[in-house]
Amino acid sequence: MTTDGRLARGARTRTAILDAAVALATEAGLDGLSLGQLAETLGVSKSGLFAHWRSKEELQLATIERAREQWSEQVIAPALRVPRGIRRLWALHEARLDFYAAAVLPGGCFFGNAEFEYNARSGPVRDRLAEALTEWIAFVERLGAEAIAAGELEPDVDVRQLAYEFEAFGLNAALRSRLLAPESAYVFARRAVLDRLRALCTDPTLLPEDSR
Amino acid sequence: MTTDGRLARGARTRTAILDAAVALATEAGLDGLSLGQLAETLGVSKSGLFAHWRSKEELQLATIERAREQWSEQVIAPALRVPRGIRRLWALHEARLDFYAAAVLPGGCFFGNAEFEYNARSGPVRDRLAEALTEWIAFVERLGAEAIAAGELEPDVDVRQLAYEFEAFGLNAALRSRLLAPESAYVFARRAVLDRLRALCTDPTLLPEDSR
DNA sequence: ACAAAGAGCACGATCGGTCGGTTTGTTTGT
DNA sequence: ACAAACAAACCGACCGATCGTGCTCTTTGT
Repeated sequence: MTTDGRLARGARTRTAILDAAVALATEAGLDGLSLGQLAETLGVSKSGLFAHWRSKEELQLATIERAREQWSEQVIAPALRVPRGIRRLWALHEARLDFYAAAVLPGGCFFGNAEFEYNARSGPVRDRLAEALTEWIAFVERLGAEAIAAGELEPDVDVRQLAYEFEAFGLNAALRSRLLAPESAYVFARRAVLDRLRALCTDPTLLPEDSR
Repeated sequence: MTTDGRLARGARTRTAILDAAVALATEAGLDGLSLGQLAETLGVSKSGLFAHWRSKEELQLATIERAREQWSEQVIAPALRVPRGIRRLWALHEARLDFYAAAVLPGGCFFGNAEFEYNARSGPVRDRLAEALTEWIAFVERLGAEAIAAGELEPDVDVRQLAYEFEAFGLNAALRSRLLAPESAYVFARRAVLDRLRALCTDPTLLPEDSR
């Protein structure tokens, strides 16, 4: 740190900029993200941002990649530390809700917000978001297939349908976290997934109690 | 109509303006709605809009009310023509998906988009959106209670939880209608609700086949 | 004649983006 | 070892476009 409190030279890296961009875009939207506000937050001039990215669109794409990294570290990684099967599926959903509940990003879900924004549009940003969503669904689907292979999920379960339903619950929790009564969105999302897993699994003792 | 193709005087009513506002806001967002674009679409000068509403915020609130009217006419009313019980619940969900699929509003769901936009904000618009969402959830909950009273739904079903889950499926279908593979979002939403109703109802013959 | 609806224009603010110049850290030549 | 050379990082000022909004004047229906 320098004496004036600003970041020292070199510490003002692309990653630091993108972390701030993710936070701002989560609240204001990926398009509503203001380069002026972002620069001001970082204590950097607006034109300085254009030294790293040639246009706002390039910065948006880089912001998406950074948000994916955060998602991998804070949602996917904790779930992968749990043995594969039903419990990993549940851990993934729990990590997701915890990620939303964390006060770091009070605006809900970066990807949910961005996907809503770009649902009816076209261009590279929309394509990247659609690609990320498809990959995410496929990942959850794979965890479901692993649970079947482990004999913890009924073999006739449609894992793609299951992944879609989990996604719906997670998205709804992120979206309505502020609009519905506080926390109730998370409680409903927990119960919905837990009920669904309990109905489809071969050994209910692998799942936690429904106490919450 | 006048000879230049514009709307005749008096036909340029508040309702006509608000219908256009709903359509534009569904695509661009309630905040991204441009008064200039709206005026141009209607063949009206921008300042003419301020004869009806004193500010953009007032117009946004009026737009929300108009969207609620459309929702009542095109989603709620068709369901209420079906006898109360399981079939009405299913009819409501089908009418909702049909409403999304209609090409009139290709931008997805007006309310879903607006709720996403205002999830992390405050003010009268946010409050009105939250109120509308609460009322909607309560309405679906009431249909569930009616189905229990009619003996068509298991009496121990948590109708509030059920309403929440249906909302999650509907929202996800609206959001991802363009991002996921075409139509697949609707197919998943249909199956999810149908499976859920089939598991909880007392007489499965009341529900349609799972052929689709 | 009168009131409402609308047109036209101008305003301040903010947006993404550009340009020229300055600072800084690293590399290279000797 | 030391300074010249270079490229990346960064700043302040500025541009054109668009935004919401207020003002004045004209048109129109009753």
